[in-house]
Amino acid sequence: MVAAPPELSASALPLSGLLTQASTLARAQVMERLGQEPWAQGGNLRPACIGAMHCIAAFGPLSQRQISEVLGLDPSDIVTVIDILEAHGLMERRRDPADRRRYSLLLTEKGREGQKALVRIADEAVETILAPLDAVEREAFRDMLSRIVTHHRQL
Amino acid sequence: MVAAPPELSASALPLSGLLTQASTLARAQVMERLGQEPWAQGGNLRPACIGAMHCIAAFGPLSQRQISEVLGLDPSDIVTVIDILEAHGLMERRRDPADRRRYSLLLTEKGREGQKALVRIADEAVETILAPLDAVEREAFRDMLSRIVTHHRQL
DNA sequence: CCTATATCAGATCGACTGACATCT
DNA sequence: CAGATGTCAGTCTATCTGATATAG
Repeated sequence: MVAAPPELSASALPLSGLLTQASTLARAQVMERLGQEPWAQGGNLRPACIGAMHCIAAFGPLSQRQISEVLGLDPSDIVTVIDILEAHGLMERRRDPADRRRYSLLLTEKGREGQKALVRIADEAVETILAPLDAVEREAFRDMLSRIVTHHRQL
Repeated sequence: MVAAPPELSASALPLSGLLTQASTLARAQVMERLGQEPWAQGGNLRPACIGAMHCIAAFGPLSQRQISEVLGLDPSDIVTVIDILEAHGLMERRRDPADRRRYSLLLTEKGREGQKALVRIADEAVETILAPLDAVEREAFRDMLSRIVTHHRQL
């Protein structure tokens, strides 16, 4: 016996590390479920794709710039995200007639169907990740996390 | 005016994305402060270095394998972390006489001093990140996050 | 012989930067 | 002209895999 077997005292770990691991876990949960969807097979769907789909479903047609702002991702990375969704026939790029620099992104027929599956996937992933929390805590956790992110974005 | 300017409804975003952004924010806060420390200048100190220092300070001499388990990082990545800390003269690799495969990692004189600065850096970073939460919420958030990570590690 | 520890090389992926063409 | 939008190339970092040498 060398040193006391350090019983995973994660409560003493730096917050940065805990957040990184939680984000890795969440990503893995989403990716695993995306990989099991038969209609999404062979695709390159990522968590950000679900976010983009959700944006359009919730706000109606948006530009890529607007999606990047809502999701908090770099505009250059949104290009790939929309490419993937378009390759799956879930989303469509139309030029905005009022401002022809922008796209007016909207869901296809298949996109509106697929969105239901994506919501289910996201919900299942969240349920797995937040398993050790009760219903009240889950709500509180999500709220706090949301406040943290939005707070640091107004700079 | 094209579409309703979607006022950052981060509460509607996938949890995965929120966690990723929070972890990015936390990492940036720590890195920024590490870069300002004069004694750590030119080094490659990362958040994981603080975690490793904290482990040794809290549990006494450990092996790299043990640190990887506590921090939840891959053993192969710990090599670089300890390399950096050794280059800064903060930590020392000694062979464990009882099992010469292992190292018995311990803090140097300078390491015990520097550890205080690292704790301060981590605390300041946490304070900045959790700014929108009150004291009770911060405690709760940390506790929930800790439970989430530990829960998914026992598999 | 099989396992554990530490190490290294490389693959992969996400976040970010800078340059550019197009359009307002 | 300046500024906004989308696109592309490339960098940087973190994470993970596989192979190897050494020790139990």
